Amino acid sequence: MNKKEKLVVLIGPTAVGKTKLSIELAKRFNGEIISGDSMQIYKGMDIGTAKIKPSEMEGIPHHLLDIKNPEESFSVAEFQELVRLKIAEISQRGKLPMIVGGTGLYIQSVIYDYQFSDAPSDEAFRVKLEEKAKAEGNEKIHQELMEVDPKSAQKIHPNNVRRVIRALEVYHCTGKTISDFQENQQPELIYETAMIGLTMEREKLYDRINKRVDLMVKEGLVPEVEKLYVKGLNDCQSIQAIGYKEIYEYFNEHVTLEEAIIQLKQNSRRYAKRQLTWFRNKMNVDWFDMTDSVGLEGFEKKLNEISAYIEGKLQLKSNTYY
RNA sequence: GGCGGCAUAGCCAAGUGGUAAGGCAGAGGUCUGCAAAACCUUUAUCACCGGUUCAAAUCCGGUUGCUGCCU
Repeated sequence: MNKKEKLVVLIGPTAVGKTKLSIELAKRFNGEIISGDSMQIYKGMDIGTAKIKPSEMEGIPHHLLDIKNPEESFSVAEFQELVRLKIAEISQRGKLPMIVGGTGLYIQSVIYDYQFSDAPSDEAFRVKLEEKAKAEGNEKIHQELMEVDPKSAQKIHPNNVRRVIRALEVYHCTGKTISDFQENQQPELIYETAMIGLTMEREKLYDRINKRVDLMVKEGLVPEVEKLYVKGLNDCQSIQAIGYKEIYEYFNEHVTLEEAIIQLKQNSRRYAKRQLTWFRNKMNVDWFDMTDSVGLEGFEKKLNEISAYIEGKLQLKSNTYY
């Protein structure tokens, strides 16, 4: 058994207050922040993804922000590789790596023993099957999966075409089933991890989300999206991002700006809910309730509480006295 | 004041005697290379009181609330 690296993971739903807290924690523990976010990797997508501003970083190094152009695609497997390298590198420099973000699958894939199949994506294959599903029905391709990989077919709902196709794709590329690859993986953490989950009373969280969306609009979300729109970007991964796809609907003249904003708020709320579901059920999180920690005093208190938790969990000493 | 209409889940709404469609919102959940994606599950004794009937959201009477027209 090799010596595990220490790692702080800070997760929570959108708008719960991860960014602000992460800076304070990084200052106390001599940390560097790795973004655990599937959309903040894109250059030029700042306001809509609530990316931290350079002025807010207070000198704390941030990794994995702005590493892709909006027209490029990205995948969990790539994320896993990049982040694991970063963790090793940061640790070697004697600093504490901290993953901060909200993309459950991405973060999970790096901290747990996740081994992806060696089948990358095959765009042509996907398109072909998508069309087939559309023409002949979802059951049709699900049936095909049933024949080659009954185990996965049973787990995946026929209507979840995207997952059905991926399972088929793995078989198509490797001759092995996706379930084969998933065997022999232990649900164990591969780092010495302090996993901090931030929650908040639902109503209050939703209120913060709504207000933050209004703020994004005020800060120029619409022109930011417009830049991508006029570049002709379409159908790419980055435009699936909440905040972008809704404003696109406005530029495409399907809805008014007001309607787009309502939709954007709703999608954000639903996203937050899904994030919470994931963290609750997929990860071993130690939760901290931020409901009463938005004020300065409450924030300090929570910060101390979480610092103490990290000190205990990772046997570290924070360099700020409190 | 007179005459009429309507009251079904948080919202919209179908249902005219046989024991409550659907949509939206909300909630819960699934997830191993698009994951801020994709997908699944789920919510009612029908305003209230009384009557008719084997059986009423559905028929009758009354009460309350809203609404339209007239004076």
